[in-house]
This record gives sequence, C-alpha cells and structure tokens, in this order.
Amino acid sequence: MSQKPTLPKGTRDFGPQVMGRRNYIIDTIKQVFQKFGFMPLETPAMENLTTLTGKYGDEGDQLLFKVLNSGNFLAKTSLEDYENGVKSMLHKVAEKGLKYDLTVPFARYVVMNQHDLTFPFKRYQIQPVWRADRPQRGRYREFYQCDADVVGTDSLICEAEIILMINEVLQKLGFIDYSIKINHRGILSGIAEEIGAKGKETDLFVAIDKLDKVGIDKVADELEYKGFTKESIERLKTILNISGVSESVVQQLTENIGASTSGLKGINEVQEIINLVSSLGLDDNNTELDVTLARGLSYYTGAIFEVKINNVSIGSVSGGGRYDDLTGIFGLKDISGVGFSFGIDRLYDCLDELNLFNDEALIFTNVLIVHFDQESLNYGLKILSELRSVGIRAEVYPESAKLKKQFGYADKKNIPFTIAIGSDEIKSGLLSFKDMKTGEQKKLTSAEIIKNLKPINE
RNA sequence: GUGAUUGUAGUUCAGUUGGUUAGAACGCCUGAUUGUGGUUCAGGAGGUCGCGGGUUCGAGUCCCGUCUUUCACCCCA
Repeated sequence: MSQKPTLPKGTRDFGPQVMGRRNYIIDTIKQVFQKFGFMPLETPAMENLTTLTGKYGDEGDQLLFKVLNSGNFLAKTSLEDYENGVKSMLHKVAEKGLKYDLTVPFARYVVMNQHDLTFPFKRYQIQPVWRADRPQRGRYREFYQCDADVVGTDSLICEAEIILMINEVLQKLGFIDYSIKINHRGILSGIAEEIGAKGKETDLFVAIDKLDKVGIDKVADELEYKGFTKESIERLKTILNISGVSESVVQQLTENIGASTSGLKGINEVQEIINLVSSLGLDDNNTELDVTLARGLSYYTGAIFEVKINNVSIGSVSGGGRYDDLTGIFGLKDISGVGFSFGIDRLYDCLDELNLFNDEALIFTNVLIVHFDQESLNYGLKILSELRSVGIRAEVYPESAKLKKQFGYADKKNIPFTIAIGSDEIKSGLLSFKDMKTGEQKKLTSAEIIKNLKPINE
C-alpha cells in the first residue's frame, strides 16, 4: 500500500509552465545586471551556524533551519544538556544551517576573498534561501532571492545605477505604473533628533514603517504606548505629512530637520542621487522621496529603497540600501556597500495579476514533426537533425500514432508549428508546414521552413 | 512563537439533523473522423472522503491527535 506523497510545509514544485515564466523573469534581470558590470556569484546552501547566528536578531535566529550533524548527532551531548534545553544542546547537535539570505553569505565571501577581489566588487546572486517561518500567501519556507551589491566604494553613483537597473528591469518586464521610493537613514535619524526621540530610533522606525498599512493614528498609538511624548508625536505628524514632488519635499525637509547634521547629510545625498540619475540619462523615472519609508533591517546606514508596483495586491517587489559596515562582523572594517534585491516570486505574482506574461515564455519546442508510417518517420529524422543543426528547437513524435494524437500533442505542448510527412511529401520533397495558431498549411521545402522558423527562435 | 481556518476524483468545488451504491463542472481516455490539433456530439475510466485513533448498530458528517492550506499578530521577500 503506497502513501500519497506530499511536500514539506512552505515549499513548492515549479512545473514547466511556471518555470518558463520564472526563467523569463530571471533572464531579464540577469541581462540587466550584466549590462551594468555585475558578476555572478553562488554560495553553498549550507553555512556554518556560527556564520549565520546573531546576524538577524533573536527572531531571525529562531527562523534559521539547522542541519543535524551527520552520523550519531547525539554523540557530544550529555544528560545535563537535555535538562538545560535547546540553548545548551543546539551547538552540539547542529553545526550547519541553511542560508537565510544572500547578504550575509556574500559578506562572508568578501571577507574570505578580500585579497583576491578587485574593489569596487560588483556581484549578483540568484539562489534559494530558507526560513522556518510560518507560511502564508506569498511567503514560503524556501524562496528565491535575487541580489545585486557593490562593495568597496561609497560613491553615490552606485545608488543612482541601482535606480537605473530597477527601472530597466521593470520596463523590460512590461510594468508601467510603479514607484521607486527612496529615503535615507540620515533623514530618519534627523527626524528622531528633531522630535526629541534620540536613542529610540528602532521603535520609531518600526512604527513609521507601518504607516501606509495602518494609518497615522495607529502609528501614534503605538508610539505613545512605547513612551513617546505627546509633543514628539505631534511634531512627527507634521514632518510625515511632507509629500509631493521631490524638489518641494527636499525644501520642506531642510526647513524641518536641516538643523540635524545627519538629517542634512541624508537630504543632500538623496538630492545628489536624484541628480546623478538624470545625469545618467534617466529623466522620466518613477523615483520619489518618501520620508515614511523605513526598512526594518538595522544594518542600513545610508540611502534606502523600496519598489512597489501600483494597482496590485502584492507588497514591495524590491528593496535595498547602503550599509557601511556589513563585513565588520567578520573582521573586515570600513567596507561600504550598497545593494538591493528583487523578489522573484512577487514579480511573478504581479505579472500574473496584471496579465503581462508573454505567451512566448511558454513555447519550449518550436516545431513538431508528425508522420504517418515507419518510412515517413525515418525521413522525418533527417529533417529533424537538419532543423536542430541550425539551432531550431525541434522534436519528432517518437512513435507511430494516429495523426489526431500527434497533433494533439503539439497542441497541448503549445508547439506553434508542425511539419507533417507522408508518402506525398517524401516524393515531392515539399513538406506540409502548418501554423498551429492560424491553422494555415503550406507545402514548403525544408530550407524554406527553416527560413520561416528562424526569426522565432532568436 | 500566539490565535483562528482549511482538507472530498487530476483540478475547482457540492454533499441536508449521523443512514442504502459519495455527486457536478472542467480535465483525462475512447469513438464519431484510417492525411490533421483547438470547437461540437456520444461513451468511458477515475475517490484508502489528508492521516491515525475514538464515540455509534451505522461516520465524508460528531470527538481527540497529527500533518497540510489559508488568515491575523510577529516578522519579512
């Protein structure tokens, strides 16, 4: 008696249909990254637990998947450990863990290879990561991240180029209505200073981050609960109200928090980034300064970004920012970097929701050879290798079967063209070439067919 | 991690207060059509009712456990 197999919680298979579309997204992103000089990197699925723990906060540590030691993993434990619980036990039974994101393994890589790398070092990385989170729609235990980072320079050109890359990827994918939001940790610190909440930045940022979700009143409630004074909150409300086109936002911000050194620095940097973006030839971008943008990750120190596709139910599809000391935790100081990440699953969902997927992503085989008998099958094999030799994706129906079945195969596999071969075709050398979409059929030589097929394959 | 929620054919879902042989649509297979797929028509196959236990004369239906799905919180892509 066999049991029906199932998948572990929060994991998925990607069938050919889904893979066709995912590959289309990934290929588009790769092309753009490479155009901007980013080089590929892959790191192992597993890292040493010591590399991973302590980098994502207490909650992050709990979400790490740990890998049990091989063999008798209980060998190093004692009865005492059982009594002391997980904390005392864990490092004795598990020394490896699945990676939680791509940034920390990247930092580890940079530190380990610091003497071989040429800085500024630009890399992109598209790999799965694992989190023992409780899954929900759009949240999985295994999912792909797609990161691009530059380390070893603090030039704001990097930030500007990130905005360019985001724009190019989104436009190539067919998105029109989206916004790239930019803010700066300096601006947020300036706000904290200005409202007299220095030292409480984390609470403040976490609350601000929820603004677009829960509204200003709920944010105010939360801050009051966390011990912020009434005056601070009122002052914050006026600052967060600042909105509009970038120039006026900059203007108003300077008036409000220009007195703070870090605030001013943040404002100037954002201004500079926006200038650089237009120097790089992108005037009509969807970038806006949004003072309410506050990404939770604590390692960001400079500019931060987030990208939203408008009019869809999905949250942000991309995000990132500058960090001044990512490699410091591994002992390499003063390496500034800036990076960002696309959420492939979310881009997929957005494209799906907006119906932007091109059918071409689902064409795997370009042409199927259909035949009537053994003789025409043999003849078809020659045609098949002729097609393949010029790079056309072609296949033959591998067994003798009714035409209905062979054409049905082409139809279900979304193969756009067929070549039917029978005794007539063999005699004349003119093959029956059919466009499955229009139903149109012509008698052509194999050379003519190749001409017809070539453009589709390129 | 906390609190809910879901699971019946390949898929999406019906299934009455616990009562005979668990249904539909789509999909699949065969034929109408032995040189042509998508449309149409006719027929057919397909179910350990998530899994394990319990209550009962009797459980898809009630109870417990477990796994899974979805949702809110937390956090995040």
